[in-house]
Amino acid sequence: MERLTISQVAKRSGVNIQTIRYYERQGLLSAMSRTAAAYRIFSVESVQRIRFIKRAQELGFSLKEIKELLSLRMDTHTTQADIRKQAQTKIADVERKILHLEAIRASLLRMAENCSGCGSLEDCPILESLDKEDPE
Amino acid sequence: MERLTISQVAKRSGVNIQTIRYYERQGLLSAMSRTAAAYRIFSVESVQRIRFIKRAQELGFSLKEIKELLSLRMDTHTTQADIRKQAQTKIADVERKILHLEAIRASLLRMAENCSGCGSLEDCPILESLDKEDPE
DNA sequence: GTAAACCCAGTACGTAGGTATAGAGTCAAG
DNA sequence: CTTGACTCTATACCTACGTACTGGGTTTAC
Repeated sequence: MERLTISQVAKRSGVNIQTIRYYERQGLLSAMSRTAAAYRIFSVESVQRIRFIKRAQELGFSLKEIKELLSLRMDTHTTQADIRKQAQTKIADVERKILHLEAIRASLLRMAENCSGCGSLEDCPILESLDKEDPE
Repeated sequence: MERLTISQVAKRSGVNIQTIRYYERQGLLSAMSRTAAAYRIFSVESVQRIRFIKRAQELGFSLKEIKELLSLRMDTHTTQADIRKQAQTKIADVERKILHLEAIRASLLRMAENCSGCGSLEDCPILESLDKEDPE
């Protein structure tokens, strides 16, 4: 079994040493053991685990959610359906954010369309919209 | 000219007193003057200004951008075209975020589709995807 | 045997947008 | 004249995700 120091894990996984210690504090990762001088010893699985964390982050999962995902993975009672449920929750989450941004985009477009680019600032339809009670 | 205390402004604009002071520190707002005891005195325009800030925030502008917008508004050299440009920059910004979220959504959907909900966790296509080099 | 390179824990700093608290001063009513 | 409501500044705290620094101990290479 290959034993890695923290800097070896950092290099292999492409993250900062401090980040590894941070993940450990957050309960996302743990060292296999410690040397007499309290140096962390990691297994190669830790590298894989950090990559998992990074990829889940790219898909919009927070560290808290990733921790949940990782403990689901470790739990022998977890089924594929449980994992899929997490993914579907995240999909719904992302879709809500998209809808929100699309509403914002529509408001901004409406405002920009009304603006000729000419005329005084007192008549600027964009600033007027922002002054109004309801910008929607 | 109506003179308002900070708590009156807070009540009328619906924000916290601390928030008003925070906006002042950030240069988004300023009191008309101060009493001998250094109490802030605001004009009713401040209430309108806070509402402007809040509505611009709802449209995705950061406080920094709103500050920029407010100083554009005060600048006699600013044209409607300048304001429209800010709006268009924000539209592009929002559209970039939407595209990003849509890519995430597509990845998650692809992963969830491959998951029957049955089978052991070792074969879970979602976890496998997250283990793989490239989740896209 | 010593200097470089590594490791540790704890803490501070950074963003963004606030909220809360402490300790002090002020103002109005009874 | 005192009580309660208000204000002030300064500082700390919060989330989320790290990054950097301090001051110390350890290991490795020459």
